[in-house]
Amino acid sequence: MEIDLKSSQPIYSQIGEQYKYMLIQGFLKKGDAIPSVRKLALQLSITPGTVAKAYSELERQGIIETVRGKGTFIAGIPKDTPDKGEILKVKEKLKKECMELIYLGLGKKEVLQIVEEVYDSIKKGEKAHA
Amino acid sequence: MEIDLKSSQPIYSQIGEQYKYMLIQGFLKKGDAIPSVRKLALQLSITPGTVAKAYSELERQGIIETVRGKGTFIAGIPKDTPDKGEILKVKEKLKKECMELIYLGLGKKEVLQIVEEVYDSIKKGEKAHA
Amino acid sequence: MEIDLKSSQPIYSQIGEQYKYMLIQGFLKKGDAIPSVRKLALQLSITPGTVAKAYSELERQGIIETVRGKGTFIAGIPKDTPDKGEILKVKEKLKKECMELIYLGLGKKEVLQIVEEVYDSIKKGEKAHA
Amino acid sequence: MEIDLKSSQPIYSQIGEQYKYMLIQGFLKKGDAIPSVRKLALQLSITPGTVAKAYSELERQGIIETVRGKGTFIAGIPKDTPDKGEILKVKEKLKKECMELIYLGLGKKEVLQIVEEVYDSIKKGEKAHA
DNA sequence: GTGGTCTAGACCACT
DNA sequence: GTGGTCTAGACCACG
Repeated sequence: MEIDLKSSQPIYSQIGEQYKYMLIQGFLKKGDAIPSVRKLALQLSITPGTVAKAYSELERQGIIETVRGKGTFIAGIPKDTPDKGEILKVKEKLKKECMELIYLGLGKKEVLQIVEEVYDSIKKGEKAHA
Repeated sequence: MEIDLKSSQPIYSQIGEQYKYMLIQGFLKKGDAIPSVRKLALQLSITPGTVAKAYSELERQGIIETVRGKGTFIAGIPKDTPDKGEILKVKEKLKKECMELIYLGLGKKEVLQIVEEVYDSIKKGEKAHA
Repeated sequence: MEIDLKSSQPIYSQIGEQYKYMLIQGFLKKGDAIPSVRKLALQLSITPGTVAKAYSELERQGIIETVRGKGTFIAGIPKDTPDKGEILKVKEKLKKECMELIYLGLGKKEVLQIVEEVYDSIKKGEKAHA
Repeated sequence: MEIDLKSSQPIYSQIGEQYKYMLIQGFLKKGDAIPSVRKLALQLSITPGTVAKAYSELERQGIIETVRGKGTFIAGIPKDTPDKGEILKVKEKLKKECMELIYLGLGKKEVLQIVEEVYDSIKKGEKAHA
């Protein structure tokens, strides 16, 4: 796992994103153990508190589960409800990114092509691990 | 202009975005005057410092120009050649939104369709004013 | 506000509960400002971090809203969806308390009477402030 | 006996609760033998230390008795006179659940009805075994 | 060993 | 002034 200390994005949020990424790519699957708070903190050279914050956030989201005294485990992708509210929020963010691209002089075709590239880059590693 | 005080996005950044939006939609064009710092601050019920920060940011990006004693004016869309570095940054952000959508259980077609919807929703108002 | 440092219940959780209590009692209502993180920390003689944790938890629950640089405000009781899942969770907890009471030798009437007492004690202060 | 490793409630406490439940339901009565520490640990796939902790806790409460060389037995429900201090503790917990329910938009009648449901669900199985 | 909580400080961006 | 994040330590309950 790699984090960017210089990024404006909080470290704990970067950690959460990395785990989500590994999940949808198939590197991790339900039941897998993830490093303990202290181990990951050591590995990333950050304080355990920051890792703990990341983990508790992921647990709140139902992505991981902690077993007291044992460790932390992947709980799986909670795809129960394709939440429309959540999709709306993402749409709002996408709107800003699209505006940015339009602003940079790109047309519809180019925008869609870029999104396709991005999508494929995410799914790229999936087949090898699913 | 409307801003959301509760949003996690800084107010000064919201202001900048609104101007960019009005620009690509054709509501504003090169040479148009925009409200003074104090006027806009009054109108939005925020402190002038915040508006000043937004304006100086926009000026730094070459989007507006201040003429001492005259006011502030739109300088136009600066870049004609799509900046590859900028596009890369946007791609990174898009990656996160896409992951979010995949995580919500959406496939490639659905993701692309959503982006198309978003794109069209931006361009919808444009023709009437361009 | 009073907290019990000796309680096994985390301080941040006690703070959250106190605010919920003040909300349903009518002592606080939508839009009211609540003390800043530092002020409350000073008042309770605890570290700001603990108050911050309590506040961020409350914000996640939609009970308060923070306005950057301004402070934190009550967002109101989110009674949009009387969530059945939530009610089920509470039922599970109630079951344990009821078992405890049965174990202490109480019958149905007595249990219901106790719950009624408790309910009334909560609602007691409400009329004066609603 | 079933325990939930992921629950935030300690395992040893879950075990104690299960025995209390079986007691008030009539599944177990004074003099009945209960599994040895090692057997129960094996059956639940947990470490014997945890079961030992649960048993010593139950013994402290006068609910079970260990006879050296013979095994462990139910000592019966110890208290015939409702302990007022204990009831007060439970009331505090009930207060929290009630607040939760009020917060979810429920009124007095609904709260009492829920408690009645819960009470009946506990007593339901009792008659068949008492 | 594990995670959860708390302290006491610091720096930062925003208003 | 505000809240958000992070560090570097500590103690605790649990298994």
